[in-house]
Amino acid sequence: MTVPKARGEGVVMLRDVARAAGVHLATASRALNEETRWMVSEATAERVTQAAIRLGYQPNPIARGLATNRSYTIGTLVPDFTNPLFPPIMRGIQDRLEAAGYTPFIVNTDNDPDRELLGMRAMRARQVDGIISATARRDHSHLDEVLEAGVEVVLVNRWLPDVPVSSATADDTLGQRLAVEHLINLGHRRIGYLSAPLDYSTGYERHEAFHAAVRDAGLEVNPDLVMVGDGLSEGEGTRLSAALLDGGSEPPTAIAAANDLLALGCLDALTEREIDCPRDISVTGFGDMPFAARFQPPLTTVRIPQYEIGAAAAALMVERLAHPGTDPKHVRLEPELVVRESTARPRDGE
Amino acid sequence: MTVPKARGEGVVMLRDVARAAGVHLATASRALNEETRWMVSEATAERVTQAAIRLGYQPNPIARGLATNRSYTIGTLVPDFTNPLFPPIMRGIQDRLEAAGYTPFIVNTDNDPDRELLGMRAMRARQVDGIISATARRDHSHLDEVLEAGVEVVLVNRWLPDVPVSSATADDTLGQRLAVEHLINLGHRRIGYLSAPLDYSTGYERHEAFHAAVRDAGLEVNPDLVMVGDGLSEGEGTRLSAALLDGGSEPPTAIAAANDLLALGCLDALTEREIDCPRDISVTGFGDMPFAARFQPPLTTVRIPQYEIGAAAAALMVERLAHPGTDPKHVRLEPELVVRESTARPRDGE
DNA sequence: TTGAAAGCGCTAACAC
DNA sequence: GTGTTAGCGCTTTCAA
Repeated sequence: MTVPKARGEGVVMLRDVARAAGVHLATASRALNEETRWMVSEATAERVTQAAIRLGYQPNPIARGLATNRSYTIGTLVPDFTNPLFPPIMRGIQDRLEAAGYTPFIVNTDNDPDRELLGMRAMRARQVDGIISATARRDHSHLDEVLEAGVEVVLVNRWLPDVPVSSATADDTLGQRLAVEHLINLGHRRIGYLSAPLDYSTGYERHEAFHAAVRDAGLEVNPDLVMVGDGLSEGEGTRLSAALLDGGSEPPTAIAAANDLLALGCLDALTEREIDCPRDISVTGFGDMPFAARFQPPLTTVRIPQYEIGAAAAALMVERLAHPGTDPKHVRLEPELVVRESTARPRDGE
Repeated sequence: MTVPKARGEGVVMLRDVARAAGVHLATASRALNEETRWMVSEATAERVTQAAIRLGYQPNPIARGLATNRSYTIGTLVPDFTNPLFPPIMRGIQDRLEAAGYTPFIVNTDNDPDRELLGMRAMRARQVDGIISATARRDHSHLDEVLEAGVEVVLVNRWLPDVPVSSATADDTLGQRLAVEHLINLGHRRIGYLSAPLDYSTGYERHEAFHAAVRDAGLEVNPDLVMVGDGLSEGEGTRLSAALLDGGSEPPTAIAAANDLLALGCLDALTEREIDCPRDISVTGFGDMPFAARFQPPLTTVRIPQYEIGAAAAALMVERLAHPGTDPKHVRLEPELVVRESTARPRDGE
């Protein structure tokens, strides 16, 4: 073990505050702690508080955590914070958590189930009080492990129907329906779909919603025009689009993507083939990532309230920590269609 | 205080490992700890290790931290992780730190000096072993406070000439020079500049580099064409560009921006005025943010190795923690000009 | 080489 | 109301 930082070098501890206020250490602790303040007389409480402020006392959460078996830390698992959809969510989480005295602990999982498991374990090792995860898959073995250990879990952006944990998500069904109906209203009849992995609740739900929306319009889904991806990158979008366009069947007049990045990749595939968007093929994204309005063409997409989703997830966590054992809640926030220039009426009208 | 999580419910502790291996708690501790393993006989060490693995022992870093006065946690201050330049840096930091057994603790400061100070304090309260900051301003009162407290600090992306802390940055001087020389080589003579706040080392350095590069080419800088911003947003870029374009003096044929976001804002200002980029005015950015190639027009900019900068900063931190008191080091990574379509020869050639 | 025992800074029964 | 006294799970002297 390397030399620990010099101890007590001017760092004021509870002991110092107690001494300054002329009370016992324990009394000082009670006076300073919101939830035990009532045990102490007004006067002493005030005296201790003043002393604490005067000395610039900063409680040591490590010691407190050891004593209370709580860390006031919330692990946050994010699949990839390089995906522009996530930073706003993280902001929401952080702001709301900090307001409640918790600190988030952000870990990137790279969308890799192994790293995810490692991340979860690392968090447990760090004694997090809860885990907010944006990485849930429909196969949730990791989650179960953590849940069994009694760690509070809240899902953000994703959700799992058969697991009793709270979640904050956008209404993906409505969102995807909005996009498809927009396309149908423009006159499109042959609509392709670029799906996110069905393993993600978001991917699954949007996929179902696409089918439902098409059918509800009295149309049929052509299975050759539906491609399911392995991930959510631009590259994946390009790959899927290539498969769709070069598949031999008559090309669609519009393509709905389950995610903006997929849509961006699709745009690339179209450009490569000199297919004009939106003249030849319309494209919709999902998410309304930052800068979506600046792409060529500006992307028609479904806006989801990212910051709010993060904040809601954090709120759920804080609530559950305060009242453990209550029933899980599912917050669903409403998405909104943002029409820009990647969609238009089909060329040979209807 | 709400009910702490049930204690010891099946959680294996050092005590259990010791018992299983038939040794004293202290011996088990020594056997499991890399740096004290030598004090223990081969055989016991092995026995303890096996027991630990068999029982699935996970040390409790909280307790360890309390005893060693170390947290194995590194605070990471980021001005705004919604700015697409930062996520890759954070990835670099996280990956490198984790490899060394540390965990980053990311906090967003919103570029607000007050939140910055709060963040620093929160980190100290959490007993971080060090702070990696991407928020340094040339006025660095906060930093001093932390430094005095003996916390290791490493600067990332920014640096401070007069403060003895290590840093990992891009060579901003070279980068900005690359962009300006590119413009000059295209034939531009009237070049405007959108500067980042001079309070940021990056802003200051690029600003100086712009002037030097123009002068070295035998040209003169027109002060009316240099605008210094208050921040790094698109809105700020639009505002500065408006001031520059509507300022009354003859407009430039090219504008160099100290940052991609500023450049994006500039593009908006041009569009509003129906000035074509690059036909009428060329624009360069700085940073090569993700998706920079997708904007209208694709942005000519200076690529900085973001991930590597983050990783380098983390490496510096790990090194300093292992060998405190060594001299600070400054790692400067080389940027690269990426020519895309926002720059062209000036219209009325030279 | 190992065991015993004293803390790290704080909270929480339990007395007074 | 406030003081006493045990710990929380681990590391680290000090002895043996």
